[in-house]
Amino acid sequence: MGTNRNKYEQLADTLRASIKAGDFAPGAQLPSERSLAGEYNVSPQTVRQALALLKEEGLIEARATAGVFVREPFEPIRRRGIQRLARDRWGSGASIWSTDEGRDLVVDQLVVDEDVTAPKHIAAALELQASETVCLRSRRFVVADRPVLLSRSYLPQSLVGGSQITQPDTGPGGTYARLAELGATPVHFREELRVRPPVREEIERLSLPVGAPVIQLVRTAWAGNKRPVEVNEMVLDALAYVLDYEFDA
Amino acid sequence: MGTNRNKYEQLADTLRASIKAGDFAPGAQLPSERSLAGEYNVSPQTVRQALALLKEEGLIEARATAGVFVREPFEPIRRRGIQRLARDRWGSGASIWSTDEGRDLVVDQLVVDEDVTAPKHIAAALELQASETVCLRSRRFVVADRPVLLSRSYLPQSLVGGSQITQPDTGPGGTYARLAELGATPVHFREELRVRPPVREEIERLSLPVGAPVIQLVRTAWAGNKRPVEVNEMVLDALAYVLDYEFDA
DNA sequence: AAGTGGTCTAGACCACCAC
DNA sequence: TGGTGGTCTAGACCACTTT
Repeated sequence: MGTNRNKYEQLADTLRASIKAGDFAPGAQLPSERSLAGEYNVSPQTVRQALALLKEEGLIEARATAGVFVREPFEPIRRRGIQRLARDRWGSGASIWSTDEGRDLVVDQLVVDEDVTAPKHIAAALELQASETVCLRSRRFVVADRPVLLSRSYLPQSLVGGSQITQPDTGPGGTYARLAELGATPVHFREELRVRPPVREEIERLSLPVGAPVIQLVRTAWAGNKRPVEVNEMVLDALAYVLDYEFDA
Repeated sequence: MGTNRNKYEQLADTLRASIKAGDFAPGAQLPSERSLAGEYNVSPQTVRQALALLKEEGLIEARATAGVFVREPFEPIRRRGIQRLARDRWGSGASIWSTDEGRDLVVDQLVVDEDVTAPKHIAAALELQASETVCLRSRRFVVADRPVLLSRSYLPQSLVGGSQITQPDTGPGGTYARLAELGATPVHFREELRVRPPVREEIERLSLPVGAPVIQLVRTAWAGNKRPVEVNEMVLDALAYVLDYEFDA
């Protein structure tokens, strides 16, 4: 120890080292804030500041009224932004989600809404006529009991109405295979990423600790005639992912 | 007001609305934490929790011993991950940085080191022989007086030694144009993104507020013979950027 | 010299969890 | 029923900026 740093940073360093040394196994409970304060001769607020740093790093997790626990190690999910959308993948019946690196990505909280009015920026991106409606597929994805992704896929109702895309199970190859059958094969994509703090709903649905950022990822898909056919707004637990874009010059 | 939310969230909402309504112009100083505590009949700690939320959103900025100020509005920089690397861009002499959307991106703190030992993961990515050294180009980029990006570009010393790449100014078209002249034209790229809390050095060099996340973006460039020729580790102020990847299926 | 944010202290109450 | 994290209070000192 010994530099002129803050107490809470020093305490965070101590606890981090202690956890990484295995003094507290994954899933184990740390001493309470009160007892840490006593043990290290600092005030409870100082302990809280130290723990806040470790929460931001994803190392620990506080469950209200229960205790502070070491999180299970979580290898970030590698999401290959470009290869996953290669036509020969979903064309062959595989889900585009299956390319997320051999993890059990489970769909959760699936809701399909038909004939709904799209938010303005979605309507604009889909180049909808006035009062034209969309089909909205909302999903949550869970990996190893951890919710990691919220997805809201908007498609023009006039295009997908009556097709299997409006069913919970879109069938082999998923939405894109069905779009192809409708003569609207997606051939061009844009993914737009930004990082921001989560809103309340996202904190709850992704079980995010305080201070954890999310990645907002908006994908637009166009068919060959430059017609936009899907806008998918995704929100990712930022610490749970590594995003990967591989391409030729 | 009126719901059963926390005091500090309510106060944050109030202050956010007040700022967005123009009660405090960009650059203006907010009342001190002490006076806010008095004005809203809450304790200083509660004020600090409220202000912490607004800091995370990038709305305000606290300067120690000086005050809390409304940040200048900052339109995120749109960085086109794929188009910026199209060969006809740098081939024609333009910098790949110039595609970052008509902003004055200024290079700052440029340091070139030759014949240095690369970190292990860089050496592995560049497929270096044992004890083979690299040239390291470190830069900081500033937009509108705001530091937004740190970049460390590693290139095999054996490839670039003696070339203009080891000079501060790499000339028209930059590093990639020079690599082309050396017979190592980059033709394939991978960009790998993750979001994490900044380390101390990044907090300082990017003037990051507490709690602000960064994007770590690692680009690897390969020449036609599948030889890796550059690894560029970038660290971005996450709130300052929108990343954009546009591609065909 | 006055005022500031950052840090720190030393308590308190609450709703909830686990026993 | 005891212990917990989350919230809140009401102070304090320090190094530094600003006037």
